[in-house]
Amino acid sequence: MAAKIGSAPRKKTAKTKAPRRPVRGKDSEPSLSLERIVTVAVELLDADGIGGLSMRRLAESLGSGVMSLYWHVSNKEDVFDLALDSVLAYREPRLTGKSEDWRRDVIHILKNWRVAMLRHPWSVSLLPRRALGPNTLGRLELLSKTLSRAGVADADLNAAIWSLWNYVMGATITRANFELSAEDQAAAQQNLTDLGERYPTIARSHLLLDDDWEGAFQKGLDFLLDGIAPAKKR
Amino acid sequence: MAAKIGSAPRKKTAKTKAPRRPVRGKDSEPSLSLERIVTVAVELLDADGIGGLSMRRLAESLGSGVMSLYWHVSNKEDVFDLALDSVLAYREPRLTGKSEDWRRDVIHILKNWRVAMLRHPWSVSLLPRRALGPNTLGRLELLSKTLSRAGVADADLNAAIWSLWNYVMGATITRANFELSAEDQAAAQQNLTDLGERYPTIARSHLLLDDDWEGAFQKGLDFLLDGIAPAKKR
DNA sequence: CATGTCATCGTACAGTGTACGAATCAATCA
DNA sequence: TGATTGATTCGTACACTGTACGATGACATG
Repeated sequence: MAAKIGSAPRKKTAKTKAPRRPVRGKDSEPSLSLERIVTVAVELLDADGIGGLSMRRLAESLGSGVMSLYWHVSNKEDVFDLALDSVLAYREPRLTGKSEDWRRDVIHILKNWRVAMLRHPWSVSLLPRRALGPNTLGRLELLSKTLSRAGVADADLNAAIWSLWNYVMGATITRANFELSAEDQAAAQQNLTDLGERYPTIARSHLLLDDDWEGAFQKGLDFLLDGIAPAKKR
Repeated sequence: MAAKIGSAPRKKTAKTKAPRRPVRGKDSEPSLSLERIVTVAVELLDADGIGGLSMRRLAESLGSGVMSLYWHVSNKEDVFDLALDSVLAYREPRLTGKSEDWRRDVIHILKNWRVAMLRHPWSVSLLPRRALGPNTLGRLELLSKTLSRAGVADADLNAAIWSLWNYVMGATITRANFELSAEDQAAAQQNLTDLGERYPTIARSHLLLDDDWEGAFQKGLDFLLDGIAPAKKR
């Protein structure tokens, strides 16, 4: 699919030489840097969600003036992009590489992806609408390589990748946003009585009450992989 | 899955009797109503996307004061919920009902769902994080009924529904947000050269340049349905 | 010392959602 | 008729947002 790729030429050339000594006095806060900004941004996002990140709060937490941020970063959007990608870094032991284990590998990759995003629920609502950062691309590359090595026919490769991506994104987004407070849980339960008349099938299957997310994710993934498997070139 | 269900007791009891005559003078704007608010909100969203809807603009377009809206609606969130659900209304000819056509039926339902959302791209970013409105539930019910009638085993029913839901949501979100301006397209193309070194498999398969969204959606759906089909009770 | 680039920051502006309380209206009751 | 009640509208005000612009200082090099 045609897609945005995040490679904005940051701001200026940025550090051409040494990162320049700490500018502030000895005991004061260390000077600003992209890394520090991103780190603190992620902390704020983790703590208070997407609404918890404002440029002012970010600056305050960094002990700097608000507008100072704008030298390192061109936008608030930019902060989001960076925070998102930083959270998607992939550090994992190498995969088996043996092609008969392809299914285990794929499942591992996708579960890890899901877990990484659920650890920072804000990332879930961010990812779909943003450019693909290097870490996202890295994960896609890994998935792609695994499937290819598993023998999925070239003609089906892209379709397989995208359907897995779509599934993981959908499942993760759904999961992250249906996180329930206790009152909501109670309300849903209560509403189920009059719901039963209008939506009998749903009500009967307890579709909305079951909360084995992990198992559901696994099962759906199995369906999908079952469908993809025959697409391997024989 | 445990989930929010949108059934907020609106504001007050609302119209207990007749909807009360138009309050304003003859030539002036008609008085406010939930319907009018939602309609105009959708228009604004269609025109300028999510960022284009502010309470002030909404009020202006309705020819009313800003705070008047808050009598009918408790929140801006509320407006979003209502606009979203209104756009997801399902009007379609009855399905075949014959169980051997279940696959065609399911595909029809899901494609229709996708199209409905893509017609109002803002809805895509809204849906995942909101309560399930009546229209969403209606669509789920329909899907559920179709699968059930097709003979999918009860034990697999929920998993099947959620995996289809996840897939459709993921695919639609991805599609809606990778919509490309011409410059982005060009940029992506250009970046592909140095991309080739870091992400060879992706680069080779043209994963990011292919833009047959329709076909990709179909193919992935086929994978999934192939996987689900054997889950029918034999 | 002068100059130029890097980096920081204060102020100001236009915009946001909405709390609060006052105003207006139609229908109802005395 | 006049008084009362409740439904509906709306103006003002507040706290908050992202960021444009220009001033200010720090440092390295001439």
